[in-house]
Amino acid sequence: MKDTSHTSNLKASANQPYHHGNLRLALLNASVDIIRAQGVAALSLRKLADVVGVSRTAPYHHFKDKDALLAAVASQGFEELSQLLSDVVNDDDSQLHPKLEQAVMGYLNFAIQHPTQYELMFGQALWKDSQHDAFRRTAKDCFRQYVKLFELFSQQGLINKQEPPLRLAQMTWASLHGLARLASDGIFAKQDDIHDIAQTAVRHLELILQK
Amino acid sequence: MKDTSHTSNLKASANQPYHHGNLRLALLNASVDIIRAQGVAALSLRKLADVVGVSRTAPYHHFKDKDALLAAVASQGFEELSQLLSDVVNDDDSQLHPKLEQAVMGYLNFAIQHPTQYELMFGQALWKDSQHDAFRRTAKDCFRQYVKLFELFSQQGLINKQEPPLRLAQMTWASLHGLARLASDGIFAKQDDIHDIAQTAVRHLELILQK
DNA sequence: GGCTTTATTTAGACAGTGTCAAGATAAGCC
DNA sequence: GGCTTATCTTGACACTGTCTAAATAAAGCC
Repeated sequence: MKDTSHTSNLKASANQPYHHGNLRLALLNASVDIIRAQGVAALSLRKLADVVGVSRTAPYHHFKDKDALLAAVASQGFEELSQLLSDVVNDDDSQLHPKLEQAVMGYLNFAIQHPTQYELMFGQALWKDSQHDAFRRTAKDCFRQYVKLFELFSQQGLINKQEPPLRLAQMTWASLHGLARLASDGIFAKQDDIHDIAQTAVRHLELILQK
Repeated sequence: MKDTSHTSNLKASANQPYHHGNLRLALLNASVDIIRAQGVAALSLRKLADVVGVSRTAPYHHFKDKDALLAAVASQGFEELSQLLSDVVNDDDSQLHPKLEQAVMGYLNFAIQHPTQYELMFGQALWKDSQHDAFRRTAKDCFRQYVKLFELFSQQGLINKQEPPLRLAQMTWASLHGLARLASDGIFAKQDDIHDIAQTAVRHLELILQK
């Protein structure tokens, strides 16, 4: 029985064929694993190559440099988050207000469960210079899902017409992001507090909407 | 005329005495300069030692390791932010609502002017493990200044009594922090947008308070 | 089949990093 | 003076990202 599990801390067996088959994907998966388990600082290309069972410089034929690999890992995170949000938005069975709470809590959970990847996704390393186009697109797509939620609110007349849905989405996303970071970076440590603060925020937000 | 400016990119002159005099402070100042100008990744202890005009390992007699130096740089940032906030809180000439806006905008400006230091101050590198006691204390003192603002609001009866001032401070600080990060990390790029989003947030917050 | 072209993967090398151990130097105190 | 302590230095080690040039396998074409 072959082990095809995504998470595997075993070094790849020694006598692999010269061509790996799908090295790019293997590198990416292993990187996600390492970063989630030990943080970005713990990821070295050499150890990564060793884990995948390939030589030091092999990764450079699939990723321009370390930054490009990190961008790919961050993209993977945004895709997962996108999926999560669009699932909520497109769930026909749920009302609008529950949707908001679902989205917020789902987002928070992702940040708390994968703090190191979340830090990578939003860190200056990838955002300061205007490289990594593909990465930026995935990130933007993710935010787009979140905006959709507020467009739904707007269509139902739940938002003051003078307040553009985009602005409101930006503002609330900033709040959500701030809480997510404080929680996932270990600054707000107590899980109960975090949940409570999130509830307070959602409650106040709904208060604004109903006005 | 002696050059005593804090910011100096010149290498210290060669024939210094064996004992530096105040190496710890010199290292700290130079580190702040480098981090603010080029980011945390650009700070290497060896280059730093070179800039200050001292041997590679000299810094280790003043800072346990690189992390300890980074913690000191982050602490310096929190002290600056604390000063800024307490100036606003203790300004007897200003009314409460202007105080809030002053604090928010001052906080935001700090984050935008010193994005790399801000990232260091709130990053996982210093917060994940429970080391760096002194650093954590300074950070806590800073947040304490912010809470004071909401205690003032509470004393004036501007806050719903069921809402503890601390909770409200935590929630709004999370929002502020989120916006500060999105702005300083280069995710919200347009300066005008940022200002506008901040205004929207403050406006909604005051709306909550007046209720 | 054999040949060429292309995609992958490799070893070798280099400059740069954090930090440990042992020794050198200066200052403070008696 | 001499002793103790704080401060700084040189040497060394393992580790990093990444460049260059070479080796290997696969794919396309005859």
